[in-house]
Amino acid sequence: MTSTRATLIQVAERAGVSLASTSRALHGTGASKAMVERVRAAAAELGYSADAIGRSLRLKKTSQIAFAVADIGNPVYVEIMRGIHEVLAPHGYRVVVMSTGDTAASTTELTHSLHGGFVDGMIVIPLRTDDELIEQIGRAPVPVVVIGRAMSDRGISSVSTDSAAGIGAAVQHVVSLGRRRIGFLNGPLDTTPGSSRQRGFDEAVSAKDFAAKTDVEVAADFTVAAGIEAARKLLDRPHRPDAIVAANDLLAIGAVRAARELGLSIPRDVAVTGMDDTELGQVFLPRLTSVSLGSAERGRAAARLMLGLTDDADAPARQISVGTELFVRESTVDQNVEDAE
Amino acid sequence: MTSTRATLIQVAERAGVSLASTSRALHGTGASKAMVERVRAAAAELGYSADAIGRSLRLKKTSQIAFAVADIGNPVYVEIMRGIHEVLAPHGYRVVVMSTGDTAASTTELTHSLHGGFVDGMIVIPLRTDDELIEQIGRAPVPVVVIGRAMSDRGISSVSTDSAAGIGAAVQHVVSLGRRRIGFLNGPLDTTPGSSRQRGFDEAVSAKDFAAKTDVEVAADFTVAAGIEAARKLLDRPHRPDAIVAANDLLAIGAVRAARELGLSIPRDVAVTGMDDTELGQVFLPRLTSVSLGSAERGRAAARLMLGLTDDADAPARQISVGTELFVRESTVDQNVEDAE
DNA sequence: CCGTAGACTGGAAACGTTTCCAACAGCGGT
DNA sequence: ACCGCTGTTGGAAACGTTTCCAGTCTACGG
Repeated sequence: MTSTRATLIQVAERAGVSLASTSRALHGTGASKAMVERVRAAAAELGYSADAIGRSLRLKKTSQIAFAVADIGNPVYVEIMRGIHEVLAPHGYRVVVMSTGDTAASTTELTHSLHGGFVDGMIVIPLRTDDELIEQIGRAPVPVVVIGRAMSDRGISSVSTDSAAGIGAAVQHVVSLGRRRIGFLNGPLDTTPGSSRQRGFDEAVSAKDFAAKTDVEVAADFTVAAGIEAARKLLDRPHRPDAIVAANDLLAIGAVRAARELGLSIPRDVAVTGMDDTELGQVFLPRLTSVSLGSAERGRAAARLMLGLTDDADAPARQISVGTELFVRESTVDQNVEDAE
Repeated sequence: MTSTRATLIQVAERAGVSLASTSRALHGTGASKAMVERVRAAAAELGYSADAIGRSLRLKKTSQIAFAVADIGNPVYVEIMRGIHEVLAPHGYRVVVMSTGDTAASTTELTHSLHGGFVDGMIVIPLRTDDELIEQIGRAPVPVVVIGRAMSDRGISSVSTDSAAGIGAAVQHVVSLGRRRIGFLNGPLDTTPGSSRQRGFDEAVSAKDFAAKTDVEVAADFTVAAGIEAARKLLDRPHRPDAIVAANDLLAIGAVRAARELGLSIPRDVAVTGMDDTELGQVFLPRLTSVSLGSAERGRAAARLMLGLTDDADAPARQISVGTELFVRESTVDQNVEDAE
């Protein structure tokens, strides 16, 4: 095992030609037919394959892109990663997974480590952001694409989604179903998603013709457990909501659980909407009505943006916004007998 | 932006000392106090940080480990990756995500690409295996750890879990609940998990004192949709099962759905067990009784095995088996009112 | 038959780092 | 006063690749 790999020099010796010619022959440009054949044969005999490090050093190109995220376990991030990988792999890029940690400072530190030059670019989803991080991103030695919020003001490429509008769509949906007491179940307000979703809710309910009562509860984080706890409070209020709009699918599942605990029927007594349109929500019972933020598409868009930047480092920063889409399912409207049980 | 990074040579010039001393000073061994201070200052002024590629070339060490899997989106794999990352990151290793594709041949091809030398090792979960793949793994130029089935015969390090015993535990559990018509809902038999789980079921039901009737249905793949379809057939049989043991959580969810379609109550009419103990199953309604195969722990074990191999390439191959654990939840026993609705 | 364009080849440098080896200074002991 | 040892430094090689540049050879047109 662990046999030492053949080098280009060895191939050259074997073929009895110069190193330069060997490289050309394998690389494909400016070599005679005979030379190519000869070198190919020698390379095959030795089982040669080019060393990625040597090549990287010479070419100043690693063929690697970092994907940095707070917690690789989060289903949404996984979906995004899938999208990134899907676009990048065919272009010969490898994806390196990194963890940002959940503070702006640790993300800044990670960004600084890009100076190590082990990667040609980074796609990052900062959970929290501050000025220092933005500045650090601006002076990064390689292209950086931010997924999360639009970075238009700073000349940083970013992929965002209008989650505020998505919350609006969810609110409008339940209102159109005749619900008049709407509870908004959000996650921490000091996070990027938390703040923008709050804004979306506030905007939606401040519309002229908005006729429902509203209530807001903030969960400790974006998890099912926190969702259950916060939803209980929401459902305990004097004017119990007949619809809960949750800031993500996990919170929505928490809301469903809390409602069930109280013997409430979904969607009859309480309609529940989620956000992110995760597989989790799609297979849940009841299937979750959810606002898709196009996770895979955001990943793909970020990857395409990255490809543009690695091709031409001086290309202008671009901001892409991926559309949202509301998928209506059993948690807001009875579609069949399954949930009526 | 994209300013060109400072090199060690520039630091040396700035400090007015030799390249060798500069490297030593920063690296920490065999340099005088004065020298260290002087070089540190110069490095700080220039914002120097060592180039990973140059170092890799010299050290013949990339500080990268590949994690190769058929589909990065699968929740189980994600959990494993989390475990791997958790162990590897503190040791300075980066994790490179790769896709094996779902055939043995494409996995073989990926393994061959290790000759490119861009990683120090690979942790792989082959969906399907054949002799050629095993041989290729055996002659890989870097250590390989296989997660899936034990590779004892070939001197390949592996982390496995006794999923066969896990299925046995699930069967025993439902029997102990008094169920006497047990349906086994498996995935494709030509996959590694499919075959070993089938073996587990066969062994369990061939025990001397086994007193229940059994039935088997094989789903097209390990997904909810395939699970629904296969479970329908299972539930349509003359002797309808009063318990369904599924080969993973997604199939189990499919089984729950199919049962609900028929107006059956879970767990009263049909008890359902899953496998993998995913977060998905934990938050599902009803919460899924599931056999944990210790996904995160398998990842951690594989990573630790890898660390041992990168430290000493000639270390003997080891096989680790991670224990299984049955988590009993609402899908087999009524625990509270939630599911009785 | 000569000159030259064109096709091809080989030598050598370069990418950025670490480390072997030799050189040198200072110092204590004989 | 000399020897050798220790601690520190600098020169240079090496890791594996690509590519610039110069040189050689062939073939073709004049």
